[in-house]
Formats: sequence, structure tokens, C-alpha cells
Amino acid sequence: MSTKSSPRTPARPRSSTPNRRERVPDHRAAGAPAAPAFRPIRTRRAFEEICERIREQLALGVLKPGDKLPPERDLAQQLGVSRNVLREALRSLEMAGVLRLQKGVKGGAFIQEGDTSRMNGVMRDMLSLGTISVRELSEARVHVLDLVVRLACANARKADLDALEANIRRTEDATREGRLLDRVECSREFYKLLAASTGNKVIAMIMDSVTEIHMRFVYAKVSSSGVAMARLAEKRRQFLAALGERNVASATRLMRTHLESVQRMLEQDPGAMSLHVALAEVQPGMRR
Amino acid sequence: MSTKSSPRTPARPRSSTPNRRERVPDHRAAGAPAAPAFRPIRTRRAFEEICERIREQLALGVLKPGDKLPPERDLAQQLGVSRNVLREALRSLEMAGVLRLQKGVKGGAFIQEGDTSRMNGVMRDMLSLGTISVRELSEARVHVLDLVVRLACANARKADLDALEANIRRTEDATREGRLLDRVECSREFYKLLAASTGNKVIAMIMDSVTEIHMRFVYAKVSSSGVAMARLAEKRRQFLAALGERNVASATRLMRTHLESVQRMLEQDPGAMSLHVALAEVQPGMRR
DNA sequence: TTCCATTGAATGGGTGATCCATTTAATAAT
DNA sequence: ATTATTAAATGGATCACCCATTCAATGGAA
Repeated sequence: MSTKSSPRTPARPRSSTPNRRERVPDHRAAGAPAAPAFRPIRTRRAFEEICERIREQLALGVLKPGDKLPPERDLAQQLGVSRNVLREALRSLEMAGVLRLQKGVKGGAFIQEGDTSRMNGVMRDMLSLGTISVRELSEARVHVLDLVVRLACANARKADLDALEANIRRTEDATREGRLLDRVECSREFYKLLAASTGNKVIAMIMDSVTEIHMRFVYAKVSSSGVAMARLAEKRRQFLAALGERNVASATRLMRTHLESVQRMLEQDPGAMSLHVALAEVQPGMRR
Repeated sequence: MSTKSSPRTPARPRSSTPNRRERVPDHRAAGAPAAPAFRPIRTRRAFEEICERIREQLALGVLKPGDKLPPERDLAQQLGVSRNVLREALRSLEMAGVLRLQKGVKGGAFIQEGDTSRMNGVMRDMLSLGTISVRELSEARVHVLDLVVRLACANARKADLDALEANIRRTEDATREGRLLDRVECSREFYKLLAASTGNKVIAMIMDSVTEIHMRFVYAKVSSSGVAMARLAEKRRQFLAALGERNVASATRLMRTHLESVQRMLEQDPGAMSLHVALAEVQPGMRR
């Protein structure tokens, strides 16, 4: 197996690296008197440097979605690091949604695109870590949803309204057949469609990230208590009608009162509303 | 150095692992008829499993901020994986802001808390990857800021107003002394303080994530053209006065007109508004 | 006693060789 | 022409090291 040309780099180009730990030379020093103190100089590690370089190439437009990075063995040699360290960097970038790693011949590390679900994980982590509270999240959701409704009234296109209509029909089917958990899944999708109908992916992302967690609570509640929101599809239809008429006042009012009733449903028997239950369980369709 | 007791696990407890690739058994199948197709079954890799387990412990409350994970060598043995793979997982979690890794005796992997800046990186990546556009981001910022102003009017406390006041004074100093870039940094801080004054960390996080990138553009513009917003501190004072009086209408109006004038400033000479320049450069105080 | 220098163990950071599993294209057999 | 086989490329994972940093314990000097 010595035919493998060069990946093993027996000459170790990095063995004489004083350059690795070249450290940020703190080139500010004259820059920001407003900043109160010194930023901590976390010792710069190889994998951080690698992540940053790849992100830089991305920001510079040198790398674009669909592009393929060199094979791990080659890239490691180019960067003068071991393959293991390179992989730590690639893994991190993959978890961040920047890369997609594929095995096999014609495999490799490909620049990913179009993944708008990355904020969801951040939000979940924040909640798990106690950085944010359920209360703050719920409150934020109310406000964001209000904004989304207003934007949807202004920007929703026919296709968006049709998609919402189709969603409501699925909700009706699920209700009729008593598939309560499916109905929750429909709800989740309803809000996703509504967010998409704003025409702004940033807003949609934000909306999704706060909604995903909220729906986990609803899911946990419904699945444990068996109770479910009454006249859901009916309310959805009313709302959709207001949306179709671009009636902002009516649409926001309908949504607000709906949110309030959902909140009341969740809050009765608050013992079942365990943060841990809602966060830990992986639920169908709720891709992590 | 053979005194090292056990970390090397010479007996390789995992050499007979048929369990690793245990695969999600697709236990839905009866669950979600609403979902159109099959979700791709990305082959489950060890480091993903590890990340998930740690996050699960976190969600369950078994692990809390400040807690320390076992040393890499021990934990790798417990999980039945190599140390390298474990490190890939720990790296990913560190990049995600869940862990903090510290060297030395008494070092280890500590559960992190209180980092509200994680969304910023996500937003940057989305922009670099072209998943979202500058237009969408700017538009979202206008709307989010409007919401923030309304919430700040309702919830800002005296300490918040004082902090804003102090910030405006720093802005005046920077203006007087011609430190234009410092003034941009003050602006960034102004919005951060304003977001914090809503009393809702979720909203504040969202606000920060859209503002951080916007300020990069402003920074790039100011640093390349030398022009800067006229009468900035004065406008800030007017706004702060409205905020102090809880005058929502006045505050939102002042903010909106300010945003519009900033936008005009940015849009003249659009050639300088390179996405790449704004994203790629690391600027003082703008910790990535 | 007090204080400072030395030492050594614990721990993360990093390396290189090696093997396995998957994927795909090229090749051979039917 | 179709199908089975083979081989190469590539990521996935392991092992056995070594280095750098940190900090508590130790011990000697003031």
C-alpha cells in the first residue's frame, strides 16, 4: 500500500512549526476604548484556525454551495495538520450546517446550502442550558407571530394561501379520525407555512426556531393528557379568510386569541409541562 | 509511562460492536401521513451519537452549567469509542457553545452557560452560504427593531436607560475626537443595550444576530468612505427621551426615520457594500 | 514561619500509522 | 446487453504516542 503517493507526508512539514500558535497579535490596542476590559485571549487551536479559514473562503465567495473540499488526507497535508485535527474542524462545520460529508469514491466534504433549521438547535441548547427561559420563549413567540401575521397579510401569495388551505384540510382529516398527534404535526406545519408566506427567510427562520420548541410542549401535553384544542380547523379557516382579505386587524386578533387559548390549555395542570420531557424526547417529524 | 493505569483500554470493549450502527428503526411509519416522503437516513456516526447523548443529559437536567465531564480518556472508555472520536464530539459541542474546554490539571470539559451570541454565527453562515440575502436581513432588522423599541418602551428600567445614556455620552466623545470607527462600535453597543432593555433574552438574541451583521456593513462603509451619520448622538438623545417617556409612537417613529437615513447612507455608492468585505473582515470588538 | 522556586501529575492539544466500511467506476463473466 | 466482480477513493474509527499547560504539592531560602 505504499503506492499511495503522498498523503502520509513522511517529511512532516509542520514539525518545525513556531507559526501555528502565532496568536492574535492584539492589533487593536488603539481601537476600542469603549470596550471596558480585555477580551480573553483563548489560545488559538488548530481546528479553530481551520474552521475560520474555511468560513473565510466562504465569505469571500471562493467557496460556494455545492463545491467540494479536497479529500481529508490532501487537505490535512495542505494545511500542515494531522488528519485527526482536520476532521475535528470538518465535524464542527458539519454540525454547524456548513458542510455535508459523504463517504465513498466521489464522496468528500461538500459545501451545504439552504438549511434554515440551524437556529432551532441553537434555541434548544439555550433552553437546555438555562440561558433563556420558557417564559421568554413564549413571550417572544407571541410577538414574533404577531409580526409574521402582519407580514403575511402584506406579502402572502396565492400559492402560500393554497398551501395553508391544504394544511387545514389535513388538520380536519386528522381531527375526524382522532389522530391527535398528527394534528399537532399539522399545527407545526401550519406555522411553518405561515412563516414562509412572509417571503422573508430570516423572519421565517426566527419564527420556526421559537415555534419548534413550543410545539414540543403542545405535543407533550396532547400525548400525555389526550386533550386537544377544540374547533382548531374552524379557527384556522377564520384566520385564513382574514389573511386572504389582507385584513391585518382581524388576522392578528384571531391569532392572538388563539394563542391565548392554547396557552390556557398548556397551563392547566402545569406539572405535565416539564421542560425536560419536552426537550429530551425526539418526536416524529421533529428533526433535530 | 506504563503506570497510566487504564486509559488505553487494551481489551478494546468495542471491537465487537454490531450495536454502533443500530440505526433509527424508523419507528414512525404509522405516525405522520402528512409528511410527504421518507426522511433521509443519514448513517449514524459515533460522534453524532455522543453529541446527542450529552445534549440529552443536558435536557434531562442531569448535566447543568458548571458541571464537568469526565476526562477525555475516561469518557472515551465509558462510551466505548476512541479518544479521537470523542474529541470530535466535544469540539462540535464547544463550537455550538455548549461546552468549554480547559487545559491543565483541574481542566476538562465544562458545561457552558449564558452565551447568547450563538445565533450570530448561524446568521453569518446563512448569509455566507447564500441561504438568506442581505435584503431579507435588513428587512427583518427593521421589523425586529420596531418590536424591540415597543417592548423597550414597555419594559425598560432605569438602569437600562442609564446605560443607554452612558453609551450616548461615549458616542459624543468619539464624535468630538473624530474616532469614527469607535462611534460605530458605540452604535453596535447601543442596539445591544436597547435589545437588553426589553427584558427578554430571546428577543435580545434575535436582535443582536441581525444587528451584528448590519453593523459590519456600516463599519465597512465608514472605514472605506470616511463618511459618518450626521447628528448621531443628537438623534440618539431624542430617541432616549421618547423611550424614557414611554412614548411608543414617538420612539418608533424616530427609530424608523433613523434607520431610513442609515439605509440611504449605505446605499449610495453601493459598490463599497460588498458582502464579502463585510463578512470576511474581523473587526475589533466584533467577536466571532 | 513565610514565601517563592521546583517538580510532577492530570488533562487537553496534536500526530502518524493503520485498519474498516461504503461508494462508485471499471472490468470481467454470463 | 446485462450482471457480477474487483479495485480504488474516501470518510469513519482506532491505537499508541508525544507535547504544552496548568496547578497542587513539595521543599528550600529568607
